[in-house]
Amino acid sequence: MNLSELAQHLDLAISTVSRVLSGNAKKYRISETTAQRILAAAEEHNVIPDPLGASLRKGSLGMIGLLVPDITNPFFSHLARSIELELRDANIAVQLCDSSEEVETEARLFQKLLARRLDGLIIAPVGSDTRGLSDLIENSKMPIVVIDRVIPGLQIPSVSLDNAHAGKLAAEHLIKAGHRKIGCLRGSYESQSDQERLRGVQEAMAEAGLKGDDLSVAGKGSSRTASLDGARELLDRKDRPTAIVTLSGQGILAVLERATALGLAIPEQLSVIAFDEQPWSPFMNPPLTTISQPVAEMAGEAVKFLKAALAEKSDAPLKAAEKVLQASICERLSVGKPVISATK
Amino acid sequence: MNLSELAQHLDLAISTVSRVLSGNAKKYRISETTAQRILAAAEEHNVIPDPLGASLRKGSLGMIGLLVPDITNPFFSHLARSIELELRDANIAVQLCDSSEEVETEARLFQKLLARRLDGLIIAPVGSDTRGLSDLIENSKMPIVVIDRVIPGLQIPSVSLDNAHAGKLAAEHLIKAGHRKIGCLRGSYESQSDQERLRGVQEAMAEAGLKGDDLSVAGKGSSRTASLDGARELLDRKDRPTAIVTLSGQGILAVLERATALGLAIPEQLSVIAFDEQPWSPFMNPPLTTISQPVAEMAGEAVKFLKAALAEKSDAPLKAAEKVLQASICERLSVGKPVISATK
DNA sequence: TAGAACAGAACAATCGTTTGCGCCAGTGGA
DNA sequence: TCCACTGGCGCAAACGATTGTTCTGTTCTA
Repeated sequence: MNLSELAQHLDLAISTVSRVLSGNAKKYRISETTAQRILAAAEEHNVIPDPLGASLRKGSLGMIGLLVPDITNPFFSHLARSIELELRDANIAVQLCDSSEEVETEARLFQKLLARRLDGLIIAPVGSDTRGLSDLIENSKMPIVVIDRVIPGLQIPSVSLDNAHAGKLAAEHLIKAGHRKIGCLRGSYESQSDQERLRGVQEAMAEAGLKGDDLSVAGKGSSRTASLDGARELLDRKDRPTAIVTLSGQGILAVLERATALGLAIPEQLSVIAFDEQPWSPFMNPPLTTISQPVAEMAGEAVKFLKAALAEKSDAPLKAAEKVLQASICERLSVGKPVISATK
Repeated sequence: MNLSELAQHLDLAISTVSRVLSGNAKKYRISETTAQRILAAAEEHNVIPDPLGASLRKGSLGMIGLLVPDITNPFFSHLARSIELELRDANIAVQLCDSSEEVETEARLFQKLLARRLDGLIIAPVGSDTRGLSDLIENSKMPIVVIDRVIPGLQIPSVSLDNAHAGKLAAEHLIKAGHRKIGCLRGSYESQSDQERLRGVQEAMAEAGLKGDDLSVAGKGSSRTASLDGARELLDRKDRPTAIVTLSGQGILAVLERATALGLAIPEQLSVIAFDEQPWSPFMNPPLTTISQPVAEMAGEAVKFLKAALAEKSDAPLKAAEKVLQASICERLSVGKPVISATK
C-alpha cells in the first residue's frame, strides 16, 4: 500500500499523509488529531513511503558506493564494516563492489556506480596506474573519497597511510636486529602503497649505509600463485636475503609456505615482517612481527570526508583534503638475528 | 543531462530517445539513422538514463540486500565476494549490511532493507532464535534466500551446511585418534549452526559409546573476550578435555591464546580442530586441522535460488527449496594422540 | 486511384513522492 | 462590519524514465 492509497482510504490528500509520514507534521501545521490518525492507519496497513519516489523527487538516493580491491582481504573487510556502521546512523546505505584487484574491472565498476547515480563513493583504488581512474573521477560530478591511496594531481579528499614511513619502520627494525640483506615481496605490481612501502625500506637501508643490491624485490601479483612465485624468487638462491618484508595482503603466507618447503627455520634462518596485523598474527608459527594500520580510524576519516562532501552544494568543485595516518609495528618472534652467513 | 533535455536538443520525443538508449531501438522500429544520431549525441553529452526513473516505472531497483552477521569473518567476506560477483553479470547490485552478530540489530537492518524496497534479500541469520526474523520474513513480500541456516516452518529457499555432519566429522576424527574427553567452544550462544555442529559431536560420541559428561561445552559469545572466557572455562581445570573443537568464527584463536598461556603444547597435550578452513590455517602453530565449508558453492546456490525467486511473479507465494552441502575435513598437525591422563 | 499495410515517431499516462503555493474557515482587533 | 491573520489542508507541478496507443506519412497492392 502506498501513500496515495492510504490518503484515499483516509479521505485526505496525499500531501498531508506524506508530510506526516516524513515527520514534518508540525512544520506544515498538520493538526495533532490528523497526524495521529494517519500514523495509526499507516501502522495498521504497514505503509512505508517508497524511498524510490522520494529519491526521485529529492534527487538523492541515500546510498553510496564502496569500491574495494578485495573484500576478502581483512583490511578491506574491516574497512567495509566500519564504514557501513558509521553511515548507517546517517541513514545512508552502502553498495559493495569488489574489483578483484583488476584495474579494468575497477574502471568498469566505477562506471556502473556512476551510472547508478549514487550520492557518493568511497574507493580504495587497486593500482598506481591511476590515469584511467583519475580521468573518470575528474569527469564525474560525484562526491568521492579515496582511501588507502593518494591520487596525484586530483582535487579530492583522501585518507591514506604514510606508507613510506611504514616501510621504513619495518626495515629499521630489521636493520637494528643486524640484517644487511633484505628482501621484499610485493603484491600487485601496480599497487601504489606497495611501491611507497618499498621506498621506505630503501630509504632506511640507504640511511644505514646499505647498497642497492642488498635489497631484492619480487612479486608480480596478489594471487596465491603469483605470491608463491615471488617467494620462490626471493628464497631459492644462494645469496638469499636474511629477512623478508611482505608488503601487502597475504604474501606472508607464500613466504611461510616456501620457507617451510625449503626447511628454513624462522626466525633462526629467516626473519619476516608482514603487512598487516591480523587477529591471528600472534598465533602463527612463529608469532608474526607485523606492521599495523589503524583501519577503524581510516574508515572514520573517510566517512567524515564523505559526509562533508555530501553536505556541500553538489555543483561545488571537489575539495582537496588529505589525511595521512601512521602505522605502528607489533614486535613478536618472527624477527631474529641474521645467521652468520651460513651460505658463505 | 537527462533524456528529456537530450530529446529537446535533438528535436525528438523523449520516448524515442529512451527506446534507443535502452537498446530497444529495433523493437520499436526506430530508423537506423535516428538511432545513430541519438547514440552519438548521448555519447557526446555523456547521457546515461537515470536508473531512478527507470526503477520507479519498472518497479524494480536492480539491487538486492545482503545481510551478514560479520563481514570481517572470512566465511562471510568470501560469501559476499562470490555473491556480488555473480550478481554483477545480471546487473544486480548488492547492498551490504552487517548486523555485528546482534539479533536486534539484525531485525532493525532487516526492516531498513524492507523499507528500501529492494528486489530481494540474501540473509545469513545471526541466531537460532529466529522467531522475530521469521515473522518479519513471512510478512514481507520480498524474495528472500536464507544462507547458512534453515529456518524451520518457513517456506523459503535456503542453502546451508549439513552442520551436524560437519560436527560429527570433527568428533569422529578425534575419537579415532584416541580422544575420550572432548570440549567444544561455541561462538554466539544463539548460533543455530553451532548447536547443530554440537549435536553432531554428541552423536559421534554416543556412537562411540562415550557418555555425556565426557563432553564439555563453553562459550557465550563470538567476541574475543567471550571466546577467551570460554577457552578458560574449558582449559583451566584438572579434568580438562584432551581435545577441543571450536565450532565457529575465531574461537580457535582464543583456545590457542589460552593454551599458550597455560603452556600447553599442541598437539602433544591438547588437540584442536577448528571451524572453518582459512588461507592461513596451514601456517598456524601448529598447522590446523580444520573443517572446511564449500563457500563458493554455497554462494552459487544462493544466487541461483535468488534469481529463480526474482523471476517468479512477485505475488506468487514464496517457494520452499533447500540445498544442503557437505563439509570436509583438512587434516594437519593440530590433532594427536591424547596424553595418557597426565592429570590422573 | 483508393485502400491497406507498414515504418517511424510523437502523445500521454504512469510509477510514488515531495513541496511551494493557494484556498477556506475561524478568530481577534479596529 | 471589515480586514488581517493564521491554523489546517488540498492542488498540482515537479523528479526521470518506460511503454501502450495514436498519429502521420509512404509505399505497395488491387
